[in-house]
Amino acid sequence: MALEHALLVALSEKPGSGLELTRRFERSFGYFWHATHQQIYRVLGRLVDAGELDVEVVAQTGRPDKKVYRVNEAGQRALADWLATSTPLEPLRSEVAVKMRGASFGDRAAVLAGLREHLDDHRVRLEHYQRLAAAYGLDPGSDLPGAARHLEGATLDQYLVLRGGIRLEEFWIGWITDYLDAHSTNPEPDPGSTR
Amino acid sequence: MALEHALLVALSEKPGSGLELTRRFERSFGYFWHATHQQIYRVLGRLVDAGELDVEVVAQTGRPDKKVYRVNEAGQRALADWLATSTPLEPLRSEVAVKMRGASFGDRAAVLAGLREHLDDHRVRLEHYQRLAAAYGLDPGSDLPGAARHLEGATLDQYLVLRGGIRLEEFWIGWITDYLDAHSTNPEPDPGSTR
DNA sequence: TCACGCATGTAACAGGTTACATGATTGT
DNA sequence: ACAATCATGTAACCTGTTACATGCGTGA
Repeated sequence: MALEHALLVALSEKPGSGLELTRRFERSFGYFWHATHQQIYRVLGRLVDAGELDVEVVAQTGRPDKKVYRVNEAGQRALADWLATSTPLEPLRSEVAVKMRGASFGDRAAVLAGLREHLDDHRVRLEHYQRLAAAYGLDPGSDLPGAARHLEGATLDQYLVLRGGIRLEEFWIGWITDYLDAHSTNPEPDPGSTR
Repeated sequence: MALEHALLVALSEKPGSGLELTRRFERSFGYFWHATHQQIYRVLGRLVDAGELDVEVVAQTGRPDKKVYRVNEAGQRALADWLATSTPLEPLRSEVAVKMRGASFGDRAAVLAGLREHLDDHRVRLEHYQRLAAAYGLDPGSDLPGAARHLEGATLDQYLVLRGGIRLEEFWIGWITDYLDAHSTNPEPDPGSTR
């Protein structure tokens, strides 16, 4: 439903090959839209069939040829149309939440241990994003508006989405910390036989 | 991959029929795991085949019969096993983020209007969750720990997950507000022909 | 009689995941 | 010779979504 559009946005920012796009989806794009290379190749093919992308085969020295994809006018129109449609509230699906809610029907200590790992992962990600944000040349701690006055257009949007990624990590850290705190100040007897 | 487990948790809390579960997934469960009735019926059937649920047909007066599902011992074991496995970082997929990032390749004003609607929806949800949280009998503004001392076990978990739902709505509201602010204090000339 | 709510499903499809496959070049 | 990286894909499968289908009972 929407990898199509994510690819159109990515290729509008800068044309590229399948593998280059895969790399981008592992980095900057990846923190708000995940996709594997298999999926990307498949959808690129579909978009070419639909006439929304042009392909150019580029020969390289010392490497296999690559196909560089570029959004054409039909693609620009399709993207603009989609951008103007309304987005339904995204239904949530969090495995972590299911585990939190179900913890008393299993070994709570194991669930808590898993959450602590998760917490570390999110802290690592947060730091990574904060480094990325710092590269935009403004104080990462400062709040908008004001701080981002010197950015504009697509660059400003990239920065604002990255801020969203940072906020999201902060959300996870806050939530998990809350949960862990509540269960360490409130330890239950007999973990594991609570059912 | 995990509706199975969400159903096992829901049925561990309280046995119920397909339609009752559907209602629960529209309410309390729905804010962290979404599922439609078609999916629920299909998976319930699968869980019965796998021997993890028992079914009891209950006759009702003035209504069609219903099938009440209950987690049996095999189901309890399956759930406990799953709870002890580690959860991979959930890959993110946000259509809204794609639109934010792609706004300069279409009609930015339309994207901003869509975001304002979204913002309202999230505010409504937040209020709804806050009302739910208030029903747990403690000050919704107060922070853990301490406030939730009087809750325990499955009820405490339910409350903590609900707090996560509240935090998540606050995240959305913060992010979208950020984006809107940045683009209203920083309006661009020629919205629509920016490409 | 008609609409609505309860209650349970089937079927077709779209999208995403996992595993496998191929071939070239560069470096050890 | 072997592993690693670049580069592009296919196939099978699982999950989730959308549309459709059925039958009973209640109240207007």
